[in-house]
Amino acid sequence: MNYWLFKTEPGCFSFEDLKNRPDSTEPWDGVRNFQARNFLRDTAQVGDRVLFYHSNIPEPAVVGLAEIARAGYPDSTARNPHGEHFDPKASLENPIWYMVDVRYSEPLRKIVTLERIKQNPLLVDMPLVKRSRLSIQPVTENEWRIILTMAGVDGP
DNA sequence: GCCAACGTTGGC
DNA sequence: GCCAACGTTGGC
Repeated sequence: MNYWLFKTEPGCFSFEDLKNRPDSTEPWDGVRNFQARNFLRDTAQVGDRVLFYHSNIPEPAVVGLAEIARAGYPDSTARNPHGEHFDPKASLENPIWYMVDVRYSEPLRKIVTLERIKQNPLLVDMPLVKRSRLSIQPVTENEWRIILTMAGVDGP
């Protein structure tokens, strides 16, 4: 069981969008960073918990909870030459890029803004604070608990 | 819209 | 295998 933070631009795909999926799951595709890819391919497991984070907006924040519904599998968008995530080097034998499925879990009573995260001395080691560009980030159990407390959610 | 951070690419 | 150039991310 692992904890994660997944970043998305809400104008592209938001927590509400995930909630409104008919089965509440969505392939998390288009990740094109090797470190993030490795997390998706090698570590993410069904049942892992996910902090859903909205980036690139005036008030970036963790806005909800999700979970991994399917572990890493080849990202087929890499082989679609008409899509924006096309990678000519990807093939069936060597997919290069991977995705997972995420499932909507629950909203937060109160969103946890990046500003509040930065102000909390217990959270300064989060990649979000130090390496903000990584789009798939591991979260420790302790960080998970702290953020859920800040969000007004009971228990991990 | 600016720009710092930083990951990736490609020439050598 | 180094490193400069380049492209992208994302906070502000």
